[in-house]
Amino acid sequence: MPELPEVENIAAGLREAIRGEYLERVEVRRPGIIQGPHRRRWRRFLAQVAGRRVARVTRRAKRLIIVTDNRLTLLFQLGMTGKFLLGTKPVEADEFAKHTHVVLHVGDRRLVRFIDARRFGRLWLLDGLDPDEPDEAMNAARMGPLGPEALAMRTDAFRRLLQTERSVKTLLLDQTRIAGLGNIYADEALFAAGIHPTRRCGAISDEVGQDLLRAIKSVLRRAIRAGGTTFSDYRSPYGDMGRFRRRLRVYGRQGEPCRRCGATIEKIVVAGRGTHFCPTCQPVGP
DNA sequence: ATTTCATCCTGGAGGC
DNA sequence: TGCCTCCAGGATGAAA
Repeated sequence: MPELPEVENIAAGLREAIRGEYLERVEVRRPGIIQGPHRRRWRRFLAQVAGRRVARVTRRAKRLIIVTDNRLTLLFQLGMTGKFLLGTKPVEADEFAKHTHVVLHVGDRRLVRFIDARRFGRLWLLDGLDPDEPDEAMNAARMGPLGPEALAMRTDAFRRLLQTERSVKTLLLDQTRIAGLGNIYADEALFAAGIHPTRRCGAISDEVGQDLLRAIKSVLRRAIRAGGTTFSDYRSPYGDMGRFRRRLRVYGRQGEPCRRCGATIEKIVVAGRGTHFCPTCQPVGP
């Protein structure tokens, strides 16, 4: 599932590949994924995009943002299985054809394909987006409000976030409070900080809370450096798998021994999500 | 206001 | 082998 490190990696790959290039045409094969104020006028919007250069490729939370030189924006939410693939072959030539919902036709006959088997992904068409302050345009388009970027979260702000009785895992997945974590990195960060996922936020001491914030940033940075985590679907725009999977300590390891203490990793449901933890390294109590 | 829960969607896994 | 059921989960909007 594309979380912050995967989208960061996608943004870096696409930036390298298409920044400064002409977007000759944006082909939408499944208009149903289009959202935003231009939803009903998407053809007209994309006609304004055609022939412009890609000025910027960036990321906010788990959203990928492509801005043209006339300040029109394609904003992708990747959902569960959304990915981008660079190539030159015709779309129909491979097994992803039926799940290719958008194709960016770049100069030199190159293609950037947005592929999403499970179809939770969405494309927002926005105008007036300032790449340095993207939230304003997102709010204007009535997208859900986002909390601060996890990697930019300040210690005092995080301390205030923990003033609630929700379970800590629920908080970490709440994009309106802290943006970028998904199921994999929430579980990994809680393991690294030694906190049980059902722990009430308010029961976490300041000191342990700061450990948690450090763990969040550390696991995200290490995952970015490893090119993200490929559990099943994720690939970089060049088709590469993420290398962080073999570094996972708890996610997907239920029934296997903890790499720190040897206890058996357990899996429960928290906030409606599969949740993995070590019962010894992450005790329930204070 | 805050928090939980069903919903969307399809490929893959597991049961019989 | 084949058919059926269930599960994964990010974000959203309704419900509690």
